[in-house]
Amino acid sequence: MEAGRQRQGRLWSNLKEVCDLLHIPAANSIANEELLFQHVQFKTGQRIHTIGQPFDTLYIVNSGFLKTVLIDEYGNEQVLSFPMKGDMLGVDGIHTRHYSSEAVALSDCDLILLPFKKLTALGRIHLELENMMYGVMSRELVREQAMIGMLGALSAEARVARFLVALAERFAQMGYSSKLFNLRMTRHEIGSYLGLTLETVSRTLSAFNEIGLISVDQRTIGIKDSEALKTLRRLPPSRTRGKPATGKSKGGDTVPSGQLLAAL
Amino acid sequence: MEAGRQRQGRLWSNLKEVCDLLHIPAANSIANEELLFQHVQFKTGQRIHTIGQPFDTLYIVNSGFLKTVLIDEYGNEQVLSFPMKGDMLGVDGIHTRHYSSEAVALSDCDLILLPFKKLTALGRIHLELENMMYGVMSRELVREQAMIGMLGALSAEARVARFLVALAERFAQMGYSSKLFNLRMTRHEIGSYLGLTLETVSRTLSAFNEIGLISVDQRTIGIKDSEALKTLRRLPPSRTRGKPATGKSKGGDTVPSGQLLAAL
DNA sequence: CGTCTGCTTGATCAGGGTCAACTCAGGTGG
DNA sequence: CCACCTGAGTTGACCCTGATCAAGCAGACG
Repeated sequence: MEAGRQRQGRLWSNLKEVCDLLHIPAANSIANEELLFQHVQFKTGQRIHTIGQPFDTLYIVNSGFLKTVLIDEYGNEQVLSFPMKGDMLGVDGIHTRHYSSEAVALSDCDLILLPFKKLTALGRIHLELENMMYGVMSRELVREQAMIGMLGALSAEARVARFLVALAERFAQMGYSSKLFNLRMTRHEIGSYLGLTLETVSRTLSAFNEIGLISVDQRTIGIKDSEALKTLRRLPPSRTRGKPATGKSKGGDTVPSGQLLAAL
Repeated sequence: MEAGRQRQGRLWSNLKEVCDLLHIPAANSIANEELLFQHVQFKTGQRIHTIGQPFDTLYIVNSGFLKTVLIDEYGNEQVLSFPMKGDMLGVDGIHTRHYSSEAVALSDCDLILLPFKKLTALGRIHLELENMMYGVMSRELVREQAMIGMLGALSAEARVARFLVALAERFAQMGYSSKLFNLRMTRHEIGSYLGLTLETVSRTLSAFNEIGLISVDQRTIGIKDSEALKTLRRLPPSRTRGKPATGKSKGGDTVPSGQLLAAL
C-alpha cells in the first residue's frame, strides 16, 4: 500500500522499492524513477500461475497471502509454501521455462511483476540487483532445505509448533503482532504443508491450547509461550542410542511427565 | 576424467567443459582456453565444506559421489541430497555468505571450483553462463520441491521405489547401467534422506526383492521392473473419499493380492 | 582373530492416519 | 427473517504403518 504510485490508473514501483521489499541493501544510485515495475491485483482464490504454464515473469508479494502447491498424478494438492509480503514467486519456472508449481491467492493480493528477461538485463547494470536475485534464490533453497529437514525428522507436534513460531516471526518482521494473528489458510492446507492430516493439525492445536502454549479460536491464534513452542521436539526424545553423535544427553533426562514437552 | 587438462601438475577445465557437465547449451564462442577452472580431489570421507564456514566458491561434481547433510540442534544428521556428476554444490551459501549445509565425499571425488565472485563477473560477459547459473539454481529448487512433495505425501515403499528409480535414471544419463548399479551410501543415509529408519529401508528393499521388482545384494541393486517401481504408491490407495479430484478409480480395482502394488 | 560397522530380520508398540459424527459460521434463497 | 446448505473445524474410536528395541550375521581391518 505504501509502496507504489499511480500512473495511468495503475500502480508501479521503482527499483528501490522492490529492493526494500526484499530486504536488499539497495544503493540509492538505483532510485531511478524511469525504471518502474507494474503491480497486479489478485482477488482471493485467483490463480497467479498454473503448472505447466510458460514462464516469463517473477512476482514479488507486496501485500496479501498466498499458497503455492504441487499437484500429484492423482490430483492431490501438496502445499509447498505460504508466500507473503517480501517473498518471491515463480522461481521454479526459470529452469524449464514453465512453472512447475501453482500459486493461489489466499486473500486479496497486490503483486509486483518482474519480467525475467528485463530483470536479468537490469542485473548486469545494477549489481545489487543481480546479487539480490542470487540471494533470494539461495534463501529460497535454504528455506526448502529446512523444510526437508523438518519433514524428515520431526514429530507432528514439533512441526505444528515450528510452523506457528515461523508464522509469528514472519508477522513480526512485517510489523504485525507476533503474539496474536489470524491464520489465512485452512487446517487442510496447514496439514498438507506439514505432511499431516487436517485432523492431526486440529488435535495438535487443541492440545497446545489445553497446555497453555497458545490460544485457539478458529483462525485466530494467540502465542502464549513461544519459547516452549520453539524447543518442542519429537516426543520420544530419540535418546541417542548407539553412537552419540555429540555425547550430551547421557543423564537420565528426568523430565517427569513431560511427554509433550522436551526441555532442551 | 575426460574433462580437464594437466597444467602445473593440476587439472583445469575451460568454460565449455563446465557447461557440458551442467548440460548447458554452450555457445562455442566461450571455448576460451584462458578461462580455466581448477579441479580439486577429495578422498572418501573428506568434507568439502562445513556448516557455518564462510562461503566463496561453488563446486561442480566432475566425478564421484557425495552427500550433503544438515545437522540439527542435537547433532543428528539429516541427508539432503546425494550429488553426483554434473551437480552443483554450495548454492545454499550464497544467501548468508556461509554454507548452511555440509558436503561429504562418499567416494573419491573430483570437483571443479567455481569462485562465486569470478563466476558472476563472467556471467555478465557470457550470457549463457548467467543463464546457466539461474537455471541450475532453479533446477535445484524444483528438485527440492519434489522432495518435499514426496516426504509429505508418499508411503515408505513409494519413497524407496522412487529413490531407486531416480538413481537409475541418474546412472543412465551418466552413461552407466540403469539396470545394475552400486549404492554408494549406507541404509542409514538412505533412510535419513527419505525420512525413514534404516530398518525400514532394509525391509523395503528385501520386500521388493521378494516380489521380484529388484535384486539386492548388499550395495548392489538390480532393477527388474522399473515400471512397477515408478507406479508404486501408498499402500492404502487413498481411495478418493469425499470429492474425487479426478474421478477415476471407481471400478473395484481388482488387483488381486496387490497390497504392495497399486496400478495407476 | 577379535572388533567394528553395515545389514538383515523379528517382535512389539505407538504415533498419527482413517473413518465417522457433530458443531459452528457464513452464504443463499424463499 | 429464517430455513437451509455448505465447508471448516473439532472430537472420538479404531487400526495400520513404520519406529523402536533386540539379536544375529557378514565383510573389512588392524
